[in-house]
Amino acid sequence: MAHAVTLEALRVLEAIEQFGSFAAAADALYKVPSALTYTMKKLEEDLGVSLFDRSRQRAVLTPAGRLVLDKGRTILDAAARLEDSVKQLESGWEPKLRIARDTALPELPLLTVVGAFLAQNRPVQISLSEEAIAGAWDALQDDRVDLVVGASGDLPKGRFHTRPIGELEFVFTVAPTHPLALTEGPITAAQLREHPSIVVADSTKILPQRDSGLFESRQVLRVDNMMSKVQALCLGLGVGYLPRHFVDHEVMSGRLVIRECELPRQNHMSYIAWRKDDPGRGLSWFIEALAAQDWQLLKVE
Amino acid sequence: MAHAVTLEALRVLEAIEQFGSFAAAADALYKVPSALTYTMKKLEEDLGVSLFDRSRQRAVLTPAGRLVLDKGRTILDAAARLEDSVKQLESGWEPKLRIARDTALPELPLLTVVGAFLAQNRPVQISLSEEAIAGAWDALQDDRVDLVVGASGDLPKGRFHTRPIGELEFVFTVAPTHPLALTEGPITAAQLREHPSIVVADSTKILPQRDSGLFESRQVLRVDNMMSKVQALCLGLGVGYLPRHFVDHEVMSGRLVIRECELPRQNHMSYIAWRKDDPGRGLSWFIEALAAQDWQLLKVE
DNA sequence: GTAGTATTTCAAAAATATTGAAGGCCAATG
DNA sequence: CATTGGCCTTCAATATTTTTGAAATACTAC
Repeated sequence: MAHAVTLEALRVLEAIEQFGSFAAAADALYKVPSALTYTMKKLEEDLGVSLFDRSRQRAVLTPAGRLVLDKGRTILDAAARLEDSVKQLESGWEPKLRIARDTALPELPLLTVVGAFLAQNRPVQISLSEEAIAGAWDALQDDRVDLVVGASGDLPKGRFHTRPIGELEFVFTVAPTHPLALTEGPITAAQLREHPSIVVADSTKILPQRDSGLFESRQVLRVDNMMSKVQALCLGLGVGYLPRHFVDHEVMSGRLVIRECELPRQNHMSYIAWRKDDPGRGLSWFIEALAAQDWQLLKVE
Repeated sequence: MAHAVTLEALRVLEAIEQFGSFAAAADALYKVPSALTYTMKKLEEDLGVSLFDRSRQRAVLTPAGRLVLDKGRTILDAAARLEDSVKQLESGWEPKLRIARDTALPELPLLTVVGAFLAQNRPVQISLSEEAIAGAWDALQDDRVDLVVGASGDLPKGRFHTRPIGELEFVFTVAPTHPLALTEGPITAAQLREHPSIVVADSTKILPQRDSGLFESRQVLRVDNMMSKVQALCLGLGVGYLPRHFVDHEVMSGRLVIRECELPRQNHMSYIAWRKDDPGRGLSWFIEALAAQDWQLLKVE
């Protein structure tokens, strides 16, 4: 047969894996188990590989099956998005709009805007997610989200549109109980090396960590979002820079103190960014609304 | 119907566009025209959009049709790659291996290695392409190629493996007939502004050209590969930096001369790079062979 | 061992796709 | 402006593919 794979077969495969058995998947798909047997058998024949290990009762994926499933999922996703963009073409409203917020930005302003959008009762399904550092760009790149809030300026503008929303200001904080809270004067690089630091790690690139020489010998605790970092700092697990807007409340309540540090952290510009496809009416609305929103950052111009 | 699109339907759509008519596509697919009518009609119904404008004799794509075709193509590509990777899983040899060479690198060493590979008669189909600047990373990113030769170091290492192959050295060249060929001493920034420069542009990002202040007022001729740049330089259309290995031959034959320039161009490290999937035997072979090859660059340690 | 669950096999039934003939429509041509 | 030929659709008949349900087989857990 010329072309083996079929979206239908991929869907069946996915359902089997998701529900754990032919029988359960058949239920979920409103079919009879033997129909799934048939579909999978056909896929296996056409592909010339066996997808399931049937040596025991419960069929379990072979490596080939896993491969087909993994790659198949992205195909199914793409197919679903195709259908969505056709719908968008008709009404102008995209059926789904996926928004990611960088973890360094406050959640409230975004939720406010989302609230205003929801109140309009548009036929658009909003989903929100949180990303750390370059994760946001990756998500945009991979078409896992449509709009990013808080992307930082240092990456691939090539195929995205961006719009600045303000400048992030970082302040160095420690818990009041932390040894460094009691020292005099600005904290030196030498002092820093004595204490663990808390950093928000980019979830996509955990492995190749080329730490800058300065911090080489330092203990580093990696967390995957800013709220965890705030918690860790408050508990005195380590020290680190936080966006200004995260700090105020904690300083008020005495859970953190601000110190000056010899190694300053540059402010950086925050952007909203979206792909250069043609935007649906929902995306356009959000771009305007988000750009007009007060993000509690240093004002852009 | 729950799910409208079908790979089969997308293939038919693609064939119709490719061959220009239902009739021609039917021939190509060894079917009868009415079969295509049926398939397309079904797709249109399920999608709830009309894909063709049938007001005149020859059916022509509507905007929706164009959309479905465009997005559909990438889905078909992905499906084809899925089948390929299944084949790879069996033999270890990937059925296709797509290699891109950055235009700044010489072609000969690559061809030598490819020759050696072809001589082994493996079941791997090699295709070569040429990319400029960041184009290579994009191609890797988008899964349009599997291996890049000559990627420069300044981009997203996150999800790729890399291996240095040498350092590119740039020299400033002009045609002997060019006014700047006759001046004394190093060429100054002021002199540079007087003459057009030839640059190799990144094909993916042609639009947002934020030229560095220094060259602001300068005429710039953009070409899309290094050989064109060499030609343009030889013809005296402008001035510019070239990788050393391109220059030697032209200097010998008197078509170019090397000058010193006040604005030096940094050397940069060249890499081979590939995606972090698990590599087939072909890719692995190429990685080793290419790393061992003499690229006529400054040696990497 | 037995009950319960899971998968496959098989033949029959249902659904879907393909075919070829007929018909309409357009555009080019004389 | 009538004719010819190409192109697409419609429709009923036919062929193919998919689904079904019942029976058979096998594994697991009790």
